[in-house]
Amino acid sequence: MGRGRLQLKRIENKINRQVTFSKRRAGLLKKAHEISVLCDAEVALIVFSAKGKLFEYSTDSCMERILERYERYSYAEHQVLASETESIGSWTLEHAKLKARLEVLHRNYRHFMGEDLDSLSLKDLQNLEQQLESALKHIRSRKNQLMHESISVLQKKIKEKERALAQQAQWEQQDHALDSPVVLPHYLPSLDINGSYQARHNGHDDGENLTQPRAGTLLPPWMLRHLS
Amino acid sequence: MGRGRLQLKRIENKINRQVTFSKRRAGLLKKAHEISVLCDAEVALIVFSAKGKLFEYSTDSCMERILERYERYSYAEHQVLASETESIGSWTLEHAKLKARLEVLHRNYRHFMGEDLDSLSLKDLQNLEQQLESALKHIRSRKNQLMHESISVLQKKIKEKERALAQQAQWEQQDHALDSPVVLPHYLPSLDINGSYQARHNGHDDGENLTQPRAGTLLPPWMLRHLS
DNA sequence: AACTATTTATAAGA
DNA sequence: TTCTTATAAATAGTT
Repeated sequence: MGRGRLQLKRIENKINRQVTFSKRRAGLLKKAHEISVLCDAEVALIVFSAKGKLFEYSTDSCMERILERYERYSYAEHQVLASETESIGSWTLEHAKLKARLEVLHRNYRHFMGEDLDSLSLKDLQNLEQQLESALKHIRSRKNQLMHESISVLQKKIKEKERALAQQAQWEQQDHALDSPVVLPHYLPSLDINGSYQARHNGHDDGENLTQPRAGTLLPPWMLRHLS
Repeated sequence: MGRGRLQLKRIENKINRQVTFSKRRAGLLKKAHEISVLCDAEVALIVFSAKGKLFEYSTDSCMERILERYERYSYAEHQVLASETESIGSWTLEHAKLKARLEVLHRNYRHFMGEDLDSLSLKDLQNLEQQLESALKHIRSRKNQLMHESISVLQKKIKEKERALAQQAQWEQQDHALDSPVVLPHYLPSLDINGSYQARHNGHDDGENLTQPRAGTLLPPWMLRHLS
């Protein structure tokens, strides 16, 4: 964009490079935010300038959560962990036990992700299937509960506003001796708990804006990534 | 861009949202690459679609390195914690790392079991749900494959027996001049390849007793003890 | 930092 | 999905 065709190679002029970096960085962050909002996607963007300065964007400003999710998603690569720690070897029995447990849990994890299923027998697979079905039930139930709760909260807020408005209307009526009844909104506006008002036009809102920071881990997430 | 002005809010039409996501994702990745090359910057971009699919770009395809750099960069913020653990010494540190990782995996495990859901946000729950659904698909597919295989094996066995019996019958016929044909079973016996197959008679087994880990789950009991 | 000529990105439609 | 096209946006070069 701009005058002149784009050549995809390093801009040699230092000043131009710096200026272009600023402009494009802004554009990139903006677009990251846009796709995040428009398409309900979760985005993490990290940019280091040539000079080593950091710029970042993340959906809901929750970088660590997204990076964690990323790590979870590409877990296979961390398989190295097992063998790596094994070679360190000679610590204590306690240590060895820890590693063993970790390995088992990790294999488990892969199975729960539907990966690495070749090592399982039919019976194992059936157990796993039932396990997951049961888990799904609980998860959906909890999800429902959360959504109902947030709906209640919203309804309560609306009621309050209705009352306030009715009160106000009454006063105005008394003041101006008006006769027309006050029409109150009966739809459900998307008010989020934290107060930022964003109109939502139908009921398909899945309530993603209610995400809250989740419970912290013993060690901070940024450390966990170094554990492999 | 395009026809009509951009409204920065979630696109409600599912099809449009999906299409826009595809296009913008491509654009975003392209721009990430461009700034990386043009301006000699280091970029890491992670995008999860609403459905949980992962897309990523990273300069020189070296995501882990950039994420590590990111963590190092944010190191200052965590300096307190870092020095804390550092002072303990490397042995204990290593140990702590293992424990932390174990803890994370275990929490994950619990979530996959549909337990301990209170710490999860709505969005987390939805991610989890999708993950499990996807896993279930893989598991069922693998199960089907196994069952088909075992059916083939059984059918082959039956065919062999047929042949053997037919042969024998022929001999006996020659010996005793009998005329009645040999009747062979054509039903499918409940045999598993590994021997422990148990027939399931319907699909209504909802496995409600699977809420807790029970014998036959993938996690050995000794581990559960240590993890609670 | 602003401006503007151009190139790009992309929303909508096919 | 993929292509086409009208238009909005981004941005390179300039001031």
